[in-house]
This record gives sequence, structure tokens and C-alpha cells, in this order.
Amino acid sequence: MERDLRIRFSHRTHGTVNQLGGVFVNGRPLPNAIRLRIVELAQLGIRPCDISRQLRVSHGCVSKILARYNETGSILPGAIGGSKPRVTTPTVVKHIRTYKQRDPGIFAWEIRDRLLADGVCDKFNLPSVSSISRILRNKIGNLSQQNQYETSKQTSHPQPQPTLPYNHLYSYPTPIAAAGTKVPTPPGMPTLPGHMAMHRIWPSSHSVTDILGIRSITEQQISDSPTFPSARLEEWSAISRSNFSSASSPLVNGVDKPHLEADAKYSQTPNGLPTVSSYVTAPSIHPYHPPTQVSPYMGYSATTSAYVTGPTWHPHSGSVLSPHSCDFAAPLTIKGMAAARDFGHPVTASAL
DNA sequence: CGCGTCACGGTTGAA
DNA sequence: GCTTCAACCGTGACG
Repeated sequence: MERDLRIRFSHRTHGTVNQLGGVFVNGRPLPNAIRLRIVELAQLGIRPCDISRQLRVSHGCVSKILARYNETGSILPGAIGGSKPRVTTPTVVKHIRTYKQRDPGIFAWEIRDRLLADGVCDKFNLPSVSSISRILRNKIGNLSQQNQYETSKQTSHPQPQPTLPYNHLYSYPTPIAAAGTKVPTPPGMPTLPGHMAMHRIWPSSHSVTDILGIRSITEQQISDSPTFPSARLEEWSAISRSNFSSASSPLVNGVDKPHLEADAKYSQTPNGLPTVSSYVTAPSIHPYHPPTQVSPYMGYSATTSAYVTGPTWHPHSGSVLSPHSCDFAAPLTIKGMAAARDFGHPVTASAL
């Protein structure tokens, strides 16, 4: 009821202040520093409601991020935008045509099996039977006369496999896909403990550490902080959907090199030398200083040291707006803003 | 009061 | 270059 009245955005393209005083950009993910902080605090035993208040993030968001983390081991948001990667590539169509020409009576499900058997497709980009039927009908018109018969036959034929869920077509190589889209782990993909799975198979070109260039720092922090959660810093999922065609993307040590450039768009390192120190280890966090200027772009400009000021939640003093408890050092922020579009938020660029 | 859920308005990026 | 579409986002209200 009355949900229509719920969201009142005072701003459109720039930051909006939520009920808790946190600043967010509508439609955009929280900075992963904050996401990480949420997970970190949860692992320290802090209740979600307290995390919500402390970081000034809605409890629904905290709940979502923690649920995803628990399920997938990733702190990262899903891939935003883009379209479904095509499975009916010209190559696939060509093979289908060939199969059909060789055996005009072939069933769509048989074509599907052959695509798999011949290695034209793998289980993740294998077209569904209905897709194959559509191809036969639409793209291989001169052979389509018997397709109607075939299609009607195949509907009653037990399909070897059900139509692949959307994310299977993505070849989304990590369980985050399952979490993000409520699709279970694809068949054949081992269900690993979240962090294990993520560590192994996430296209690490999107890794936070790769993007931020903070791996060594992070590892140092991890070693310094026994309480550091096992949140996967290796992944940063602001991924162009083209990255989902991982089957064709060579990985070098788990790094999808061709996409590093795209990653940079989401990189939260304006200067390439961020630190995570202030939020990686909760006890070391500096006291919160209200920012002199509220800027969500600061929140997204993300030198991570500036992101989370840590257990500085003052339940009785929260009068000053805080971009998610980010007390940014102005010089860093300015530096970051210079690279605006490159490291994340288009709004930053447009706002300047 | 805490928390899971979901409609909503929004952004994004491939087609 | 623009539009469309379908993915995802966090918020905020409900239960």
C-alpha cells in the first residue's frame, strides 16, 4: 500500500540523501568499499540493523548485500546494463544450417545435442531448442518447410535438457550470477563455498584489487587483520555483459586482459594508488569527521581510504550528512574527480 | 524492533 | 547517434 509515495528523490542524476543521512546515487551500486564494509562489520558480529545505521545504508540494501555475500562469497554488484549475449552467433547458425542440410529431418533437440557434441557450443552458450527452432524457421527459411512438422513433433518429445536459463547463456562463470538473478548454480558447475568459487573462477579483470591496484595492499591488510572477512576482493562485477562470454575470453592468471579497460570505468581508484586501510581493519578506523561538503561523487570516487571511516558511528550525533560515512580528504577527492568518467561515475563527469 | 521482501524510479550498455 | 530493452541498482514501506 502507498508504495507510490515511498521514494522521493530530491535530485535526479546526483546524490540523494536517504532516510539515514547517507548519500546514494539512484540506480547505481554502492561503492564497493561500503559493500565490503558491510560484510566486514557483519563478520565482526555487528547486527545488520546496526550496520545499516552506522554506514547509513538502508537495511534492505544491507540485507541484500549480506545475503548475496553469504550465497556467493562476493561483495560485488551484478552486471548492469547491456543485452543478452547472443548464443545464436553466425557460427552457430552456420552449423545448424549444415546439420539441417545434411539431415532435413533432424530435430531441433538433435541439433542441440550435436552442437554440444561437436564442440560448437558449450553447455553455457548452447541455444535452447526453441531458439534452434526459431533459427530454423527464420534464418534457414528454405529448409523451413518441414520445420513446422518438426517443431510440433519436438514439443511432445522429451527434451534432453530444459531450456537454459538466461544466465546460463551468459556463461556467467560465477555463482554471483545465480545470486544476482536468482538462478541456481548452473548444472555442471560445482557448487563451491562462495569464496572458494569466486576466487577460482571470477573473471578477475574485474577484481577489486586488479582494478584498484591494491592487491598487495589488500593482502597486507589481510595479514594485518585476522578479522578481515573473506570477502572476495578479487572481483568487481561492474561488468560489461560482453565479459560474460568468458568462454572466448582468454584468461591470463584469471585476468581477463581484454576487459581491463572496461574495468577501469568502474575502477574506484582515481589515482591508482588507493588504500583500503581505513576500512579493511575496523579497529584502525579514524574518527568520523563530518564532510564539509556532501558529495556522493566523493563516495564513488573511492580512494577507499576515504570511503569508510569505520566504527565511528555516533548514534546521537548524526546530524551532518555523510556520504556513507565518507570523510574524504579533499585533495584525494579532487584528484579522483579529475578522472571522473574513467573511474566510475558518469555523473561525476557531468556534474563537473 | 529487526529483518526479508518487493515495488519503484533510476542507470547502464548491447543490440 | 538515437532508441529500445532487459538487466541491475538502492531505497523505503510492508508484513
